[in-house]
Amino acid sequence: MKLSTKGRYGLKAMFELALHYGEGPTPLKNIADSQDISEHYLEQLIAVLRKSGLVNSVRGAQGGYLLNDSPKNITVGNVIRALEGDIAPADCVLENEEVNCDKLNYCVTKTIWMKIRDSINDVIDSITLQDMVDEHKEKNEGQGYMYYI
Amino acid sequence: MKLSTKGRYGLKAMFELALHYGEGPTPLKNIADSQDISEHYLEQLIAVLRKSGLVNSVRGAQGGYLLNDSPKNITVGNVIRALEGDIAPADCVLENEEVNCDKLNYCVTKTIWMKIRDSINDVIDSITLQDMVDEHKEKNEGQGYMYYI
DNA sequence: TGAATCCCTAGTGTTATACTTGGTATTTCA
DNA sequence: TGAAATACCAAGTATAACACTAGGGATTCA
Repeated sequence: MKLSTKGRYGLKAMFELALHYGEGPTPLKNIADSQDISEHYLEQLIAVLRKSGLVNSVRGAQGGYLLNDSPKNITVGNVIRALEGDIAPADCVLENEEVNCDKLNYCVTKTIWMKIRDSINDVIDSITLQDMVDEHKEKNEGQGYMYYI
Repeated sequence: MKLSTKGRYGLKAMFELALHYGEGPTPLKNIADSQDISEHYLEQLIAVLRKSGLVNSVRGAQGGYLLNDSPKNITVGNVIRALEGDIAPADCVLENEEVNCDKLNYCVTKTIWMKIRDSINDVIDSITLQDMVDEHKEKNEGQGYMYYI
């Protein structure tokens, strides 16, 4: 039941972009350095985020990546689903492709997988990147430490 | 974010034992047939459940497995944790061995992983094997079909 | 023109998963 | 008493996913 690094790194990267929202493009190298992620690997993840429309890119020197929308309008669920696909603890409760695993019997484990799936989705759909930025600023204020030196 | 077959098959097996609670030992073959699981593979999973004290075994002909406690007292969480270990979407929020991934910064993704972890645990700790049995009987009643022919 | 950046494709070592294979030990029952 | 039914144990294996690395091409700015 682990999230892979795709989802975890991807969310860190999106958080980083949210911190700099409105300041022009952020180069990948900065994100990778700040969050301590391999640049080349992150490149592959952010390519997925770009193709799914969550971020835009600007090529060339002084280029980089930026959020395609306000952090208020992007949820953790948007990011994780883009990178990991639909969240479900078992294939039989994948949102689009629900399978009838058991024709004769009503399957009681399926009920449980649905409840787990829904509880996870409730969490990730209720948190926006802006929430993360707000929390970060709150916790780090008054420490004489600026995140983005 | 998938549960492995360990947790999924293991829960199915425990449900099967709960259905037959109080009726003496159920042989592995019956469980494997009912739930359509490889017998030899299930053997390995149930060995873990036995070592963790959730089931007992009776050897020899007419032997099999039985729950070590009433289905009312065994939760889905007990079963899944025995087979998969503590549930957490990222290692940094594993219950026993929480790691400080980021010394300088307050890590906002960690907050999210904790919320996901807690929501999953809430679900699996709130459902007992008896709940599953009750739901199964409710849904299958009046269908002229008995599960345990 | 050259440095900084994004973009793309392919390869690779490691690990976990989901089994299979092939036995041994114990108990019941005919 | 012997055969069948069961639990118990240890090892091997094919596949796939993960988490990268490597190497280069395209674009833009100064």
